[in-house]
Amino acid sequence: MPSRALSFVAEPGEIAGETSSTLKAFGVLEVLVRAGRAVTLSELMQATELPKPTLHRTLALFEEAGYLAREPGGRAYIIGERLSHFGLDVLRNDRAATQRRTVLRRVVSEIDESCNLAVLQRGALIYLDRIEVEWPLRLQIPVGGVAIPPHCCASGKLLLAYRPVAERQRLLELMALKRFTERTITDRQVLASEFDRIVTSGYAVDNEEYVLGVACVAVPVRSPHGEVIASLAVQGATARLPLMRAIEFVPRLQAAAADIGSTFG
Amino acid sequence: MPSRALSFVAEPGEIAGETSSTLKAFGVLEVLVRAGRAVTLSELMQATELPKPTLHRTLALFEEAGYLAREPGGRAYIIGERLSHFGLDVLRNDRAATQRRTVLRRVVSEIDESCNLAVLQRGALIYLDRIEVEWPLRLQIPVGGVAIPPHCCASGKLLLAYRPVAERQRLLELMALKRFTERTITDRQVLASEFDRIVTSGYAVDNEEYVLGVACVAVPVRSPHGEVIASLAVQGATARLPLMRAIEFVPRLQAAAADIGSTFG
DNA sequence: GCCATCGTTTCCGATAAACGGTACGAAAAG
DNA sequence: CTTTTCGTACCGTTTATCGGAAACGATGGC
Repeated sequence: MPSRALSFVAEPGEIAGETSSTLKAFGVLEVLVRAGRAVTLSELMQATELPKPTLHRTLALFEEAGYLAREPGGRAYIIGERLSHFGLDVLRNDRAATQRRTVLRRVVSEIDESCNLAVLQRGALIYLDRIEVEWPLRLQIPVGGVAIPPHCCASGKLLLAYRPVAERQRLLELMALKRFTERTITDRQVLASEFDRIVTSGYAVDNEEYVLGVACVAVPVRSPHGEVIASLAVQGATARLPLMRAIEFVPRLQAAAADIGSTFG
Repeated sequence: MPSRALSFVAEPGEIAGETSSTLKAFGVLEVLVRAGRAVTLSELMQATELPKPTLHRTLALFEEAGYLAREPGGRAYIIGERLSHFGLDVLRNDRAATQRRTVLRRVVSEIDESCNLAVLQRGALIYLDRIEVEWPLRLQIPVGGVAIPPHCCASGKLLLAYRPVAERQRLLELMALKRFTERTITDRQVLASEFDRIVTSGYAVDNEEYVLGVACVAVPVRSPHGEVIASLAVQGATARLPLMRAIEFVPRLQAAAADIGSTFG
């Protein structure tokens, strides 16, 4: 076996040299999470330089607690539900989150419409933050949990559109495409070309596809490395915010998205 | 002082009752991260029920390592840069889980009942993913970790039934067939014939065998090699989802199970 | 069917880490 | 200024963690 180099190894002795068992365990999680795929025990042995029984005990502990899980039909470890939730809470509440919130507030005050910042987690659209303008007519969405099916809102379509083509295609085949209004896109062909249009134009729109009378425009938020990790969107009642007017906000949204993107990483 | 209620407390004994120091420490982080603001030592004492010196040591450890930091000009703890980075990596990593979750979401939206994906690990049933529909009456299952005894739920019985006969037999003899309701199967003979019926029919049911008023139907998820690696199940209160109605969902569950299975390999 | 690799589990003594009552200085409240 | 609350430090005790070695089972390649 050619002993393929692992891309997610830690510094030599960085984890094994740690005196505290808790920090050692956390180091294991960091390595696993950086990997970006299911990781086996022996890979983690290489990457962390920890002895086999220690590693096995640590992983079993996290698995038992729900932070980690196993790839079905295999032995490799993947991120569990509890760790996913934890990661999301971190992003919502870390110091950079307050910077993002400041930027978001600024955009809202500039354009005087509700804005939100969303990410795609496990194929679902989830809000990192949202700021509502004080209008009598507004969308009520519970803060926190799962928000809106991705195929019928600007943020969801945008975040899907910027995924690697193969993955995007696969997800498109598997998605539900439930209809909410007469304008909801329920045809996979149409949605596929919508994705192309989004990548070409650099923004996505929701023309009353989820709720009649509500329009959205979303632009990508890129990390310093250039990958699209979030979506910044403006959303409002068409009576006040017709789609054409919303699209005029795109440049300002893009400027704000650049500011927000710089807070990641 | 009116001892303002803390919104981010853990369940009583959830953290303090944990035997592993690592999991205790992780529980502290979870509480802190959920808080959404700088948190003081004494607030964490309330929220976690841990003794003061223990907490102080744990927090100092994380601060030293860069996972936590102090509020500028104060003593309260906030999320450190290293933890922020960790959170972002968790979010980035979800590629594997996305497709499964997308399919699961699709089933839930089609049949409008709660569904879950489970595997059998060391004879225990573990949920990989769950999506609950927004009904007032629903089952509360702790996130992650060991869930339900396999002998009294559809997924557990199904996954046992599809094991090689020798192993199935061995597990059957080892299991403690604890009774939960009057319908729980506690006789090994009966359970063995139940296994046969499951393999013959291709699906398993739970007719209020774990909780009165809750029924389940489960179908196998097969890898491209044909082995049963997971179980896809629908579950709901019998008032809304009588067993007969649940069984009608079997074909749709099987179609979704095929999609999920195709995501391996 | 054979062999190599990988994952899981056991044992156990030594070591070190976690524990938490107690106490003291610092800060805030009154 | 007094009093209370809070954060930090100490330290003897205890207990979990560590990890080498090795065996076993499962897996996959050939």
